[in-house]
Amino acid sequence: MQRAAERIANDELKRSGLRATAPRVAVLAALIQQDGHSSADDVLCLAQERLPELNRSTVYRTLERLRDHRIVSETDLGDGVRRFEMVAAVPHHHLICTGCGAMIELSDSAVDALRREIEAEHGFRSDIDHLAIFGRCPHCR
Amino acid sequence: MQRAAERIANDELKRSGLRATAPRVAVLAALIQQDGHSSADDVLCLAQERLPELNRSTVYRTLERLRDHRIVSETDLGDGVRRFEMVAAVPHHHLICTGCGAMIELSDSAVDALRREIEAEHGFRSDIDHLAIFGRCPHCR
DNA sequence: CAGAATCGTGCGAATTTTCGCAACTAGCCA
DNA sequence: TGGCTAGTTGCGAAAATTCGCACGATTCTG
Repeated sequence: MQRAAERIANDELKRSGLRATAPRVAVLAALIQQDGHSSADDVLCLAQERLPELNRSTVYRTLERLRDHRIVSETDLGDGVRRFEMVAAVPHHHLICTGCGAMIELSDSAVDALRREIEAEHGFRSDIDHLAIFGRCPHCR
Repeated sequence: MQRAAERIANDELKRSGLRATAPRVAVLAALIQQDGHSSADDVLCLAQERLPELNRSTVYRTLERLRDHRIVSETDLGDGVRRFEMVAAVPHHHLICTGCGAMIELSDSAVDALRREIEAEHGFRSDIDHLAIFGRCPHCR
């Protein structure tokens, strides 16, 4: 299982023109295995099982790098801890209710309209992979 | 000048049903005076001129509270420090180029379409006061 | 008004995130 | 090969942010 994740991680790194060093493979493989919203600490713990000398700073630096290359997305779900996950083939977003904490999934199509308008108006190509929008759900209003 | 800011801060707090304690007034007044993207530390320094015993934790807690009440907005401009500012009468947003760091102002109208679509589709009322969207500007592509 | 419950604060510690530096590696070019 | 350059990492310290606690202030209730 780790083996498969590591192979995928390796391919993904090379595909993006990044050096596939051991720490990077470990970080990305951990992210793939955890397959959800992982905190930096989650990633560190799992990756250290394979690479014990892996340093916390390296995890942060790698996550930042992977984010810049759009391999992973970073989201603040409002609980004071940043979360990371693989960028999905089909991007999705979250509506988060500040009343009850409910998380509603939002498809990308609505966001895509915004993306296109920004491109048309400013020639700016936005990277909106994983938006967290706060507000109030129907129940809590 | 501080006086005016303090009075406005006071009114704003009461209007939102919050207790207008000295620390809160000081924090909000500082935010009003600085009138831009302030870091927590900026706020602390200015507010301490009026209220020297003001504690850092209190600043964070107050900013969080003010954010929840939509009096201030919190934005991560990507430089590793969170920024706070008064919610503008006319909300605005930023496009931030990950290539050259340029910040382009984005009017709210584009975002408002998204806001409306989310409300129509999910009955969810989103609080999108101040969005920071990362991507590449025309120059950097 | 007294007592109880809640709220807000300062303080210090813990946690999360960033930074600077020195060592090591990989690729490149003469 | 040998050295130059840029990239990467571990390490420890610094900075940013959150948390728990105890105390005082405010509000609530009867």
